[in-house]
Amino acid sequence: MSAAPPERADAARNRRRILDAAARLLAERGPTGLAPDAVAREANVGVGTVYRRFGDRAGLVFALLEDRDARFRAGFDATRTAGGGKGTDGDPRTRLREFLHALVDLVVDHLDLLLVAESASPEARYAGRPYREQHARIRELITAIAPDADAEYLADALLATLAPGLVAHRVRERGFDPSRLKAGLDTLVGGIAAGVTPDREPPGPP
Amino acid sequence: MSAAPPERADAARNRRRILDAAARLLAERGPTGLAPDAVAREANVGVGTVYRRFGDRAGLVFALLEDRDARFRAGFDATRTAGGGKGTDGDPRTRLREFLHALVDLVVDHLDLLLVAESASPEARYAGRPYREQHARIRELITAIAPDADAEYLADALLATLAPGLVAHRVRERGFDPSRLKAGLDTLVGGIAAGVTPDREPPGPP
DNA sequence: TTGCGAAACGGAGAAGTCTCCGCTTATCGT
DNA sequence: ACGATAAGCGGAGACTTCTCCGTTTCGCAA
Repeated sequence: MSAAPPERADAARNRRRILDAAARLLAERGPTGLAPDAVAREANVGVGTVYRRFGDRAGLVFALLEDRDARFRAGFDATRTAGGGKGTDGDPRTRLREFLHALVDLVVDHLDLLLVAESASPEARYAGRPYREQHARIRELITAIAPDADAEYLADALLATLAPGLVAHRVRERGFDPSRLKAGLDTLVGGIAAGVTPDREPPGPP
Repeated sequence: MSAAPPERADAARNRRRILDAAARLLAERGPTGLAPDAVAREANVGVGTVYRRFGDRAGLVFALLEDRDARFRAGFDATRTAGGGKGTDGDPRTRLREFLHALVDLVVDHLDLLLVAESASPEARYAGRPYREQHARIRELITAIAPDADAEYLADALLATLAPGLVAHRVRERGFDPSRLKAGLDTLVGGIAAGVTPDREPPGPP
């Protein structure tokens, strides 16, 4: 099942052009500047080409987000691996909490772009690569913490907490501080550990 | 500060007309039929009037949803009050679980309309009356279960689990059964109870 | 090379959402 | 009753997003 034949040279070139133009407009004019029309003009390309390459406005925005997600992922893994240990290696509960805290910062940092994405297509988030990878990572850690839990469900539940619209509402309308989001996630993680493996030993430290 | 002066008679009449027309179109043509243009025509009213009354497409859809939410709320409270006891009165944990289970059904039943609403405005959900009331109700029950927890945060977290886009993804793309959503919520509620109220030993982080 | 089919391009215009503003209507004080 | 005034109305058209399809380009094979 090799499926996808490679992109033709002109197509690849235009994809790059469009992404570059979009990044430029985003930096210069904010998320509002990402109108497909404007991007096409900036990239010296027809509107049709934008749609052929990215499907719709949401696709364009998600492509930009994937870029940032890749950078985030690389940065996160790098500091964890190389960072002189940080002393927490191995304990899945700590690792899960650290990952979630990093995600909170990621979401808060890119809130504007994420809101555009969610607005352009509220369902697309769950189908995209970033979500799938975050979900897989969290699911594994949950399984390590609470083997009997429905890890797939719980991973979605933790991530649901970071939906852009909700975060924006909490932070902007209700005055939440990001640290409160992190503390809340800690509670949820604690609950998962405590609530599902109550039998044997409490999941205490060594 | 009495604020809002009452709506003029013609305004109220048109609001009704528009809502009725919208409900009719929804029944006949599905959520796609809710184009402001079409609704205006069906209601014998100018497009401008639709926008004056409801602000935007999202506002129109949310108005329809509030109606259904009111019905849901009435039905839920009725069965709980009159329903021959059901034997569970008073225990907040059971009450919370029952409420959440009912919400799962509500969301699944109205998924299509909720998706349109979320798509029209991903943030509006959190500002609307249904969300606020559900949130308040859940928050109180959580406080009864775990007085030291950040009930406001946790209420959002439980409701985040029911975001239309996520539910649609789980049910339609990943084949979740609604009962799995209910079971997952039970786990989360259990975790809240176990993780935060130190019945025995705190499942203590350092 | 040259020819050919598949892929990609471009941009006019369809479709949908929303705004603007001149005109109409309701309400209230006199 | 009767203006005065604020509220509401309607729909043309601006603006955005997306589609459609005739034309161009690419890549392969003879």
